[in-house]
Amino acid sequence: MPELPEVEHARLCLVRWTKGRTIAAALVMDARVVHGGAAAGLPARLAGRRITGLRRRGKWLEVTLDAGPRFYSHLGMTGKWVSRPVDAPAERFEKARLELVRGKVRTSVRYVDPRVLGRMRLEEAEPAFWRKLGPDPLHDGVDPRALGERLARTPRSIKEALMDQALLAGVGNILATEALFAARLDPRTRADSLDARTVKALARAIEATIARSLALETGPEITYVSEARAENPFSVYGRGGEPCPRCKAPLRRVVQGGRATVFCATCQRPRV
DNA sequence: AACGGAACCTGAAAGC
DNA sequence: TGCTTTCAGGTTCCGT
Repeated sequence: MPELPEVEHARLCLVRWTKGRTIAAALVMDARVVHGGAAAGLPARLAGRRITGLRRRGKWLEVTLDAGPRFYSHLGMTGKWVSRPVDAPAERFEKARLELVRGKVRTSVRYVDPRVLGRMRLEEAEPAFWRKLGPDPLHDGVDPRALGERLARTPRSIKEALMDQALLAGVGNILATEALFAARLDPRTRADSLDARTVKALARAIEATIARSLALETGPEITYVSEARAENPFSVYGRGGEPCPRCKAPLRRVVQGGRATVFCATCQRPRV
């Protein structure tokens, strides 16, 4: 589900819901959401810890604690955190829960994940998966020179390269698809064939697409395109067969690296 | 090292 | 109506 904009929205929600509060109790209803064999020990290791803040790198969240282990959360495809009154009934697909306390006020944040592709991890030191993430486009911006250098080293398609979390952290299928449309760049173009001018246009398109997606994330919770009542807000993602919003030619759908790509074969070209 | 493909999971929507 | 197939915004592992 979530890519950088949704995860950033989740981070901002979690800051409001959890920062400065103490974990009175942690519950794991489905051990599969806790990776690294830490499910059984998670409640004891988190109980009593105070949440000092929330960091995000790409699609990963770190719930920073006053002491003890490092606590990471990845939302996978369908994971989300929600805030509920302590006595509210369990959510459908609820997999884990943090009961929080500050003074006399008790609250509850719950991790919901139907497909269980998301994960939490407890780590003693900064883990390799976090260190290996590339620059975060929102936090660090997209530097065209650095991006160009990385792209020049891979013969993959530009679409597949953009989704490589070591190259840029947080770009997923939607962002890659939309940014390539915004840049008018054919997703099948080899990454190592792009000239500097094209890379620059692409870098700007990625930043603009993230800013636009972020602006859509206004509600008090995380929402996904696929959820009921949510209208597809994207230009081409999920619109295979529909007319291109720019030139009206029918949008094509192809599969790259096992993921669907929608693009306009008429106005998206091998170079910009 | 680098690639494609499958696995991990389950629900919703589309097809028959 | 109900059964089957397809698809889904992610990561990781496995074999070549």
